[in-house]
Amino acid sequence: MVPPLSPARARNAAATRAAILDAARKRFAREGYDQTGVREIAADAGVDAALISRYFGGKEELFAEVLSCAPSINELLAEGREGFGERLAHMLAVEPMRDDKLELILIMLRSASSPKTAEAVRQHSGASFFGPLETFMGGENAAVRARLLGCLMLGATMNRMMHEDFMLDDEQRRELCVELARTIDHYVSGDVCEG
Amino acid sequence: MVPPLSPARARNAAATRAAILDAARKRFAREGYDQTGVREIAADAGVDAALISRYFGGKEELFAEVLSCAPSINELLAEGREGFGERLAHMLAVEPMRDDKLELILIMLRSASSPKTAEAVRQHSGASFFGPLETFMGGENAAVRARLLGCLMLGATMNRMMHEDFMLDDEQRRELCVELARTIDHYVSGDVCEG
DNA sequence: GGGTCATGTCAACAGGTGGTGACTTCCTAG
DNA sequence: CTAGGAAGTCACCACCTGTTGACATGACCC
Repeated sequence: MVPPLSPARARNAAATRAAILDAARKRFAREGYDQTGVREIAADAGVDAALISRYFGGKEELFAEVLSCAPSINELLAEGREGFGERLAHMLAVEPMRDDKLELILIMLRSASSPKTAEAVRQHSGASFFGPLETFMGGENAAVRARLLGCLMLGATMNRMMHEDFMLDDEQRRELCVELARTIDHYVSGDVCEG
Repeated sequence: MVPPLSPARARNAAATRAAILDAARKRFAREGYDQTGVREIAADAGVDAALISRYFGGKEELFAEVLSCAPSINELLAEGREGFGERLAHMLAVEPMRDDKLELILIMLRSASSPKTAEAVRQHSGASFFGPLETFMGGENAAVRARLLGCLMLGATMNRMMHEDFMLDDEQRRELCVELARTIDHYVSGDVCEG
């Protein structure tokens, strides 16, 4: 009489896999690898936990696949260099933290210390974070400047994970944003203050 | 005939507590809260795991006490402002990572995502990291500049946890160090490039 | 020397984890 | 219509973790 409980996805393996992947990505970004249980992921995806092992081989392989198809930071860089520092600084320091925009960074930060994921995070941070960043930078010493910007982004996000408001009032956070934007643009442009 | 196996600390409650605390601090800095088991801590300290619950109430309380008596970053700041940027940048970017010098930062970074420790880390990062940093900064906007420097320190350390060598060669790492030192000094002094 | 309490040891428990295999259900090809 | 296989469900296992209580042992005071 009642329709089957969740007929939204009726016996479609591809869709189920995608749903698991999607749920896992969000969970891993919000809670990190250790804090996320396969039963929670499965519940979010509306499937049975056993399917995770069946479809991906296990939690660890699922994480690796999440990293593989997680968005790189390209969309952050897509808007080009005009006002880049200000935009990025604003996102890092004053906009409410959004899981989706910082997803890759959050996944890396929250799972970097778990031995089972450390290696995957290490490799992926090179390929999907510093790599695109370096390309975006361009010019002389792009690699070095990409690391500098990377430090700032990771540090700001980490900081923000602990204190959403940086323990600052609005006015101070605006000042922080301004100076952050300056440093970012400085790194991107490759200028130096003196000489 | 054989002397008792580890007579180094013969039924001394205070010394045992201290040994546990010491072992826990190192473990938490190297592995983080989740990855550290009470049995490992106890083994390092040469005691039985049950004593952790007996002496501290539990793993969680042990972590809180570790934070309480962990070194603040004052010793990093103790050498004064002369050449501060260069010293700090060198430590962050080129010196081999030393657990002891960065202990507080590592504990915070590696345990920030564990729900049981997040609150303690949050509070302690304010009191023992940004607080001293702000005091050290001094002058106008000390709070804001302390956050900027904090971002750089946390980001660089996080980065380094993933890639000890920043994925850079020696020459590049020297350049990174130079620019890092410049930014640090810039934040500490409160100067701005233009205007 | 004997009693007493702090100190340390040990084994076991309860909770939670990821993983596995047998079973059911549904779709579809022939 | 039916056989077969894919998709999903369920119960269970083995493992690990922090914690607890009962027990042994040492030191110290009378």
